[in-house]
Order: sequence, then structure tokens, then C-alpha cells
Amino acid sequence: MNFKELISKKISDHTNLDECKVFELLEVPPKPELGDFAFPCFLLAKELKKSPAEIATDLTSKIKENFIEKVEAKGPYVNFWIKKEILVKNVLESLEENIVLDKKDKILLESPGPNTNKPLHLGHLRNMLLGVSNKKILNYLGHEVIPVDVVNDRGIHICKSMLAYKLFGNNETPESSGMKGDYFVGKYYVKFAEEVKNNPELEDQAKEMLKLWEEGDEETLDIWKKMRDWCLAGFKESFKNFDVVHEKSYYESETYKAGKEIILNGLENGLFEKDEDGAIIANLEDKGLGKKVLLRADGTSIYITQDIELARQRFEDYNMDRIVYIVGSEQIHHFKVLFEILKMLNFPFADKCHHLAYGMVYLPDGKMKSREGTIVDADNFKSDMVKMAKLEVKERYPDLNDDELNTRADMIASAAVNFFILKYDAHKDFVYDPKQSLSFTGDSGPYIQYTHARICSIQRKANLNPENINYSLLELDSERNLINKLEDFKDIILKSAENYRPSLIANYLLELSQLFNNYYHETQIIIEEKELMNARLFLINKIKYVLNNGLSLLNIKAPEEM
RNA sequence: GAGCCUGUAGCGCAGUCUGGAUAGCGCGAUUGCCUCCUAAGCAAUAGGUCGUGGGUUCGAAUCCCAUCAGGCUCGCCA
Repeated sequence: MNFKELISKKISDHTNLDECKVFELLEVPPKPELGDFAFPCFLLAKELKKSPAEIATDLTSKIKENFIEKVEAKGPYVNFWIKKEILVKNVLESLEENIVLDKKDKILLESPGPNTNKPLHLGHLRNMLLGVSNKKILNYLGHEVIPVDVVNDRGIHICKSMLAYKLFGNNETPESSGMKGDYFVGKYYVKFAEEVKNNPELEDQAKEMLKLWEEGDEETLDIWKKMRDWCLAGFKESFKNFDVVHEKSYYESETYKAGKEIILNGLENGLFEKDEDGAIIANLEDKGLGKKVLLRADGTSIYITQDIELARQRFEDYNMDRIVYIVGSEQIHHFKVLFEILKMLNFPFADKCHHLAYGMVYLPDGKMKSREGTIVDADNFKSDMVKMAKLEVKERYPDLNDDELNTRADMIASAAVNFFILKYDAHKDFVYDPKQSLSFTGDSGPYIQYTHARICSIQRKANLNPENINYSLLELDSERNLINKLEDFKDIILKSAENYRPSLIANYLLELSQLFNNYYHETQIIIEEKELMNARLFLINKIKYVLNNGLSLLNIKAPEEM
């Protein structure tokens, strides 16, 4: 039953406005003492040549419905109260029903697209969290999500770490040095940056190495394969650590050449042009995007060359309805250009591409620089959080055994990290403040977990009888606030899926938790009056359901105890 | 020079798409609350020219124009 529709119809009957217009205007008042719905009368004022307040009073006297408890004019607004029992029953009983969409899509999700020359850093972490969370949100609505990756495993930056290893590595391996593979490779990337300061000709040597690589020089390929595999093995561990799975990974080393043909065909067909230096370019000036080089003057391919091929290949592999690229916002222009070029090429998937751009993660000292080692990498960041969480748990519950301690610390640390990063709107830059991220109070993942654990604790002490709930007993303001909030749950999920915004869910769960904790303090749930207690137990069970499911969409576990 | 993003309390943010009632939340500060379902909690107080200036509107943090500040980007990097 949709009360908003019913009320809209009723108001429409008594005014000149059509039902849809009324529906649009009808709002939920900012405060519960103003009713469940409110209709502002400003629009009618002009037409009827009466003050909005007068119209409100007028309208109020005309509306009577059996599901409406009370209609009241309050200034220029008509406020509606739905009969509590009907409203509450309606909200709580429909909460766990599935959301049914008209159309379920097959969606490719690209994340996080690492380079095989250094470990994953905080930016990748943000990327991975956005990937995992968006996948869960889309899955929740019944879409099929195919997580894929693109691995940038070739190019000059890769050769830099290779060269440093060749010159200074002494056949050291991750095993012999006891390092995780991606850190091991990253060590040589940093080494190169250090050495090149005193020896600038290393730059040329790296370029030379790239040339050898492209020519298929055996020794170079050997180093490349070795280091690439070390790095990928390291990523595999990290991905597991952050619950990242891929159905397929695409490697730039395998696709970089194939894009050329598409470009050359495009040139033949007159889609693209050759400029005076011999580079092949796409003219996108009429789109306000300037000109874009697609193939270098020397005939070698660049990033966009392989991106075009990659898109084609993926569509061939999966014939998806949509593809979402989770890539930093510094590449907004790149993707605008890419999507335009896919259109020029008449690829059928050109208008199904979406770039989910996310902002920079800064450290208090400034931007992270992997070449200078001023970087917080994802693995160490996470393990520091777990250590910190362990101390917090131990302090509160000194008697826990090690297993339980580790489980809880892990769960809490994940919650802290995921929430801290996902609560920001993706397109915003933010500063990663180590101190703040280690705080488990206030607006944080652990706060929501704690709320969940509190509900579980009550449930261990009193049994709910889900039959014969007397909804009319839930009449406190705090209970109404909670029920109103629960009613929003599905809309929030739909909205966050529509715009790929897990942050909406994060903030929603926070608000719900705040309402519950307030309720918890002011109201005793386990009480003598069985009927009232049962109604309250029913309510908090629904809150638990929403917290549990909502947290899961952020890839955060909801603990029974904390 | 052009494009995109951001600007809301001391600090960090939500709200802006889709205009509506007294602009919310967290941290920090001050003050209360554990004989009572988990105090990783709750309540209260203090803290606001919603960057600035115009415009549209009965009504603007929200829409439009201008402007300032910061960030990102703009054919052969990824």
C-alpha cells in the first residue's frame, strides 16, 4: 500500500492539480510532530487568489479517509497523519520483501587496474572498496555483476623497476629476501628513482629496455616475466585480503598491439586523420574535447589505443548491458574522449559506458608519491588498523581467547577502514588522517557494528514472538522516527545503485544507528508488559535486519557481540 | 586561454540532481548520565554572512549569471 499515492489522489480530487503533480509536491515533513506527509499550498495560492494558509485550512476540512488518522493545517501546509497501526504494519512487514526491478542488467565492473611495478596504495584501496561495495549493491537489486580487472604490465614505468633489478638486484628474490612480491618489485621502482638522481642516463637505459621488450628480447622478457609474476602474486594476496575477486583480468601486454588495427581501419575509413608529424588523431573539437592522438607518429600504441581494443574485447566476451570503469577523477577527460571515440567507431556499446571517477586520497603532508616512498600502501594500512583494533578490544575484554580476539579485531578494523573511505562521496578528495581513521567512536563503522551487537544482546535475553504483533503500541516519537527511517531503506539502496554511491548507504546506516541508540537509552525494551515488549522486539529485529544488510553492502560484517 | 570538480560551525562531512517549515551529523570544547537490555553509548550547552555579488521565485545552501579561492585536466604519459 502506498500512502503517498493514495493521499495524492485524494488531494487531486479536491484541486485542479493532477495526481502526478500532487505526488511530486507531497513531502515528508522535517519533524515527526508535523505528521507523516505534508502538502505545501503555495502553488495553489496564485491560481485561487487566496493565501496558502487559507487554502490549507480549506483543504483540510475536505479530506477524510479511513487510513488517515488526522489532517491538520499548519500555516501553508496540510499535514497528514496515517493511522499508526496501518502505517507501522505496512512499513515493518514489507521491509524484507525483495525489490523488483523492471530490467536486470549484466554489468561489467572494472577495478582497480594496478600497475605491476609497486604495491597497491590507498588510492587503490578506495578503488577496491568502491568496486566491492558497488558490486554488492547492484547484486542486491538482482543485477548480474562481472568484476574484471585491467593490469598495466608494460611500459616505461615497468622497465624502470626492471632496470634497477637488473643492475642492483644480485638475483635476489622475494623468497630470499622474505618480501611480498609486489613490495619486492616496488623496492626496485623506488631504487630506480633514487639512482637516476645521480645518474640521469638511466632514463635512456630504461627507454632502451622498453624497446628491447617490444622487440621480444629474451633476457628482457625473462626479467619482465619474473618480476610481473612476483608482483601479481603479491596482488593476489592483497585482493584476497580486501575481498576483491575478478572473473577475468585483461593484461595490457596482451592487448596493446591489437588496438592499432582498429585505429588504422578508422584512418582508412576517414574517421581519423593523420597530422603533419604522422600521428593518427581523432578530431573531437566539435565535442569540445580537442584533438586526441590515437597512435604515435612512430606507430606505437598508447593508453587509449589499448583501451579501445579492451572495450571491444570485453563486449565480445560478455555482451554486457553496461560497463563501469572505476578510475581516478584525473582521468575524466580521458574517458570522455574514449567514449566519444567508441561512438565514432559505431561500437554498439559506446553509450553503455560509465566512468565512476573518484577523488584523490591525500596524506596530511600532501599527495602520495610512490617514487619517493611517501606512500601508505593498502596492506600495511590494513594490518596497522588490525593491530590497533586488537589493543582496543583487549582493553575492553581482557579475558578473550586469542582466536576470538583476532576475529573481532579483524572485523572491527575492516569496518573502520571500509566505512571511513566509503562515507565520502566518491568524487570528493579527502585527507586520510591516520589518527582519525584509528578512532572507533562517533561516525564510524564500529559505531554501527556496536549498535548491531547491542540489538543482538537484547535478543539473547528476550524471545520475540513474531505472531500477533500489536503495532499500535509503538507510539513513542523515537519509535516513529525509527520506523520512518526504516521506510527509507529501499529508496536509499535504489538511489545508491542508480548513481553508484555507497556513501548514501553509509550515511543512512549512521542515522539509523543514532536513532536506535537514542531509543535504547530512553526506552526499556525488556519489560513486564509482554505485548509491548513483543512489539518492541519486533521493531528492533527489523532494525537489526537493515543494519546487517546495509553493512553487508559496504562489505562490513555485523557482529553478534562486540 | 578552456573544461570539469570542490567551497556549509574551530576541524571533518551530509544535505544541492528533484527549491519548501527553525540548515543537520561526527570530531574537538564545556556539563551531566553506568545499583538499569553492552558507556566503542546517550543527553545538554556553545559554535553558521551555506566562499562573495547579482538574478529567477510566493520561497534559494539547492536553479541561472558573474566572481574569488583550492584541486584535477586539456593530441603522441598511464
